[in-house]
Amino acid sequence: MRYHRIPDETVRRLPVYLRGLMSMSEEGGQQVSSKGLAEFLSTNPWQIRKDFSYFGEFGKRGVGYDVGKLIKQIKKILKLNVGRKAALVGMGNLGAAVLSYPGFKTYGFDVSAVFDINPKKIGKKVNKITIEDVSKLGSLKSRKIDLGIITVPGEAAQETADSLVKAGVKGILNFAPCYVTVPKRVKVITIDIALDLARLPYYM
Amino acid sequence: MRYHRIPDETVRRLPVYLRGLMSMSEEGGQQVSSKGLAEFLSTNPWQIRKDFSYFGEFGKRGVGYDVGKLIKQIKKILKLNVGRKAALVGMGNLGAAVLSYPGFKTYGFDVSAVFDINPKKIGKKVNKITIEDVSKLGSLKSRKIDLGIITVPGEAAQETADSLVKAGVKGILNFAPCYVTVPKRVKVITIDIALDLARLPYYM
DNA sequence: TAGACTTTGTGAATGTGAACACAAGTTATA
DNA sequence: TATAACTTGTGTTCACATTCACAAAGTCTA
Repeated sequence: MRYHRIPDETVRRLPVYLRGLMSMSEEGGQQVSSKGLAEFLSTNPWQIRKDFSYFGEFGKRGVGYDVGKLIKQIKKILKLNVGRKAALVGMGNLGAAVLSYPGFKTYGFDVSAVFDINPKKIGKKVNKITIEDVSKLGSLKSRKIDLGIITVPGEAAQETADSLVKAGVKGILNFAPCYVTVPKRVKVITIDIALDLARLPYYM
Repeated sequence: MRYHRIPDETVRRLPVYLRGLMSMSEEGGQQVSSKGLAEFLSTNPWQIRKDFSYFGEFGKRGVGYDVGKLIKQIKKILKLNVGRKAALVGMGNLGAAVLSYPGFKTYGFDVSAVFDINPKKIGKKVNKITIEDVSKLGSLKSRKIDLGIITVPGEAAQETADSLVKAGVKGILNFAPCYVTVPKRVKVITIDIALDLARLPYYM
């Protein structure tokens, strides 16, 4: 590996490649060329080769890439090869939808705790997980949960983020439509439908 | 306006500015400088000024921008100033969450029809809207609905997209975790949590 | 083995967007 | 009115990302 810095754009594309490769693998594909993968993902071969080249030499000239090996490599790069526990905060409509999302398991995440502030919900079970009082967030550290998922209303998002940070999480997936500020050591990814939505008419 | 091409990145940022400005407006702000807005959104002033400059001169030197006027301008650029009707297909957990999302109204979208394939759900009401059979999608054109929202499982996404295109929609918001291919005249925006999710551990 | 054919990996060229610096316009103050 | 203090709009510079083109390496066939 002779490169020092990995372009952000490359990191952003790796999950796309990973998804495509996993889909190919399910369909029985074992070998793939950059051209084949590019067609599958409607992108271009040189982009794929360049991206992979930042991490080492994964392919075999004249042959292509081994699908299974490539999946493993990308998972390793993205640090998806170790399981992680996640806690979801806010068990409303959105929380329910996120909880039933199969993608978490796919990437090695295990949503193993659910919190809410509403006393009527606390104690009930969803997907075999008992809803806990949001005031008990402090217990996360001892339970080795290092990822937080925020599905509370926008007004409560910052407060929730603060509690999660205090409880020692290293990453936050924020579904509330607002910015949250956290210490630099914590990575936040905000998923805001509105931002994509608002762009749609421009292109329509 | 002396520019010919608007950078994609600028278009992507406009909704961010819009959200920030609307939030400021709610809090009573009437005037804002590029510096003020930049701090509020944790970005930088020159980026904001450059972005705005692609569309004309919105500000007043020495003073700043009029918040209300700017909101109107951005809405106009993004074509959010006209109401649009949308149809949601797939009334599961995800569909329910999306339907209860307040952002649609904020941007002038009115989800006025809901479809599902499950006979048990058809005829029932959600948010005062009667769930219709997915085979009735053809009626969209006569009902002046030109936006489709896909919240069906991945396997059914392409099929649903095809039906929506046939029914004459001009834009599709796709929440299914897969690519859908449509004619060039139709704009699809896919929102895939997994892609963001998979990137999180890399930065954690 | 020789030669045609594939496919990777990567330096170089090209393109695009971000950052900067400053002229030009506006306001405030004395 | 003169001057200092701000703030916008934009030409220029710089950094980063994409695309291209091709050498190097592997495969296949006769």
